[in-house]
Amino acid sequence: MPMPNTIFEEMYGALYAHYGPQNWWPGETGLEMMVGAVLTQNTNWKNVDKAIANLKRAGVLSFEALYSLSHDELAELIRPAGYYNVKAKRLKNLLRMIMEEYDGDLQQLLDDGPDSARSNLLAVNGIGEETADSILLYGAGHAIFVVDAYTHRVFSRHNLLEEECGYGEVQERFMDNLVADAALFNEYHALIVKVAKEYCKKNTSLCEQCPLFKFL
DNA sequence: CACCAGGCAAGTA
DNA sequence: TACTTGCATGGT
Repeated sequence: MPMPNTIFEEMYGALYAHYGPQNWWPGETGLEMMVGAVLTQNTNWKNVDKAIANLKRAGVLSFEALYSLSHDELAELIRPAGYYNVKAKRLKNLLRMIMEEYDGDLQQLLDDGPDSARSNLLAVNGIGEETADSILLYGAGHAIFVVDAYTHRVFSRHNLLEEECGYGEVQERFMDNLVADAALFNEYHALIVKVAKEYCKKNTSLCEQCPLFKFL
């Protein structure tokens, strides 16, 4: 079954050829991935890594331990990730939802249907569309495309999206133009982040070194 | 020094 | 509904 030959796929091919696989969230537990998804909200991954290392070192990177920690203890451990008070609350809210809706078993959330899991995630205060979809794609392996600020910036600069497109519209554009495949969506999102950090920052004008230059 | 980072919710008018 | 602001550490 050949893939439809869209510019979205061609751009993916160019990025993959240039950067290779990004291996986002490889071989981590579902819990570690989910915690990372919350901690990385508007935050550099390096800071998140420090926070996760703190949790591991303290031996609290398990559902039970995190659930039992006080707000202040949790906030202190995740401090390097920034917004530590809000993120401590958000993690607690997420754990509580899993306790109530999935019997405290994260695997049940990951095994749940994507629509049901997504609506339960979005009902949690502190979990928005990007965080929910990250968990669904990178944690549960559902073929759901994750949209972020970089995705919007790169593809609107390429005139493949209107500037005013919202999250759902951007996501729909990608999913309408790609074969639904979790492994593809996984790499594509990571590759967009990679290329944007290098060539599509807020004030960097376009340059020929960018692997996407030829698609302009 | 300014600016940014793998967002989200609450407040304001 | 459509902006704006708070949240906060750490790197460039």
